[in-house]
Amino acid sequence: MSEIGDNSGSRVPWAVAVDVVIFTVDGEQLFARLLRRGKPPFVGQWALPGALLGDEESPSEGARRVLRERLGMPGVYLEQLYSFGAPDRDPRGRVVSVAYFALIPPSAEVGTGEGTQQWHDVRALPPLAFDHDRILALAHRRLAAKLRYSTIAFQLMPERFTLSQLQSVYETIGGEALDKRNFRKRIRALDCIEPTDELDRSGNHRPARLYRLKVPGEVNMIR
Amino acid sequence: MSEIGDNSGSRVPWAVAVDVVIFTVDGEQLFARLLRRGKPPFVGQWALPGALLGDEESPSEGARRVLRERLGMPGVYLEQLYSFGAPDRDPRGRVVSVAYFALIPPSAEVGTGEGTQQWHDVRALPPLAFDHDRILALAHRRLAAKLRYSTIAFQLMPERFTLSQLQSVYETIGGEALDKRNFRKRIRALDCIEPTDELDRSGNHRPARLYRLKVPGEVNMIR
DNA sequence: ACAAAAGTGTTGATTGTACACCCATGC
DNA sequence: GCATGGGTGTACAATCAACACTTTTGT
Repeated sequence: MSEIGDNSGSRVPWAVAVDVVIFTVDGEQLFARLLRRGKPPFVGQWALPGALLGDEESPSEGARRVLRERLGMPGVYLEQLYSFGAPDRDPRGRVVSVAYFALIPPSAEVGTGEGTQQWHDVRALPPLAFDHDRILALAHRRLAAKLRYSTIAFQLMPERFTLSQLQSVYETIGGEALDKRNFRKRIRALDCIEPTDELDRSGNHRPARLYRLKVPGEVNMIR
Repeated sequence: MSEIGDNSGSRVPWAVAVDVVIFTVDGEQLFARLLRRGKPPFVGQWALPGALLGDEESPSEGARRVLRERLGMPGVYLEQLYSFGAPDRDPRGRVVSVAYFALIPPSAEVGTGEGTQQWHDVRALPPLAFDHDRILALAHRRLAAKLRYSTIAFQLMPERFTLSQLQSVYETIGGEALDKRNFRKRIRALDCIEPTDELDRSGNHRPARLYRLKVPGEVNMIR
């Protein structure tokens, strides 16, 4: 029967980390934010932004801190993904990582991290440090799955957006083309966006109506 | 920029635990396995079975160990649920817990743990130690949600079962009555069970056909 | 006038839901 | 023969999927 006393025999220093998969969509591409490592191990390799948890910090607070420190954007959509704790996942010692994923809108101007951070197209990722490739792949699967039964995609939109932009986000993440009329019918049925009186007049064609969320920040489960 | 070196300032001893919500269904009730605590804190209160992770143990291995040590049943359905790490969740120190949930079939004869363990109807739970009430509530929600889009319910069935028993499991977890004919149609469409040539002859009525899983242990996502 | 994307409804297929009676057994 | 749960099909409603043309702008 294990109790907390039993672990006093542990001579391994334990640490708990958070790693955050930060997604954004731009053009027809889904991007994840990666950080080039400056210290061993995995020097020079790309990794997810992360941090060790502070003594008085919950995992979600740690993830928010990563968003604040790395992007200057604490107030975005954030969701716990999965925890990774294989004994050999960090060569420096025993680190259990609670992984999160975050969604940020495309227009957001984001801190550069002195050029050590970059957006990477998730279809062409470099090799990643630690088990971060598995974490990112899981986040990608979860994001694609949640498109089908939640309104999470709106978290990737700017404040005002056209229905074509929204459809493009769905198509980019889901990886398949959607029918324009059926898509608009579906979105209308969700009843969570409303037209503004503004139009998007970029492009050599008929201007597009701009919409906005009725309740910013809300994510609904469908059905 | 937090790196692993930064945490060397931590004067708090960290530990990582697993807690396992173990469900079974019997009769018309959903039960969770609880353990009466013999040591402080929360002496005498009920808690989820759990353990601190060993130095060479992954979280899932730790959860399997809990199943083996507490129930003598390592080979059941097990899924990571969520991680809980509020700084004050354990009064003894900093413990981050990776929660799992497990499903066991009803006929399974399970170790008693010297009478300190008991099945509890989830609709009438005692107060639980730590944040275990939140963990259990989340596990319950997740289980109910997964009924709708996976074949996870079969993990709660004995090797041979009748369609009425299966329907009763769905009704018990989902909390609502289902139409018998529509239920059978749905299950047949899943194409993952097959009739045996045996009948269940208990009860003063027409015997019921016994079915079994086509691929034992497999859990499919629907759609 | 032409190119380019915006915008808009209808039809048929599929899926889900409601619903009632006969069957085989034990007592 | 009666009580008990086992077992089966059909009709309607709702949802989903396929599909083409007109509109408005910039050049």
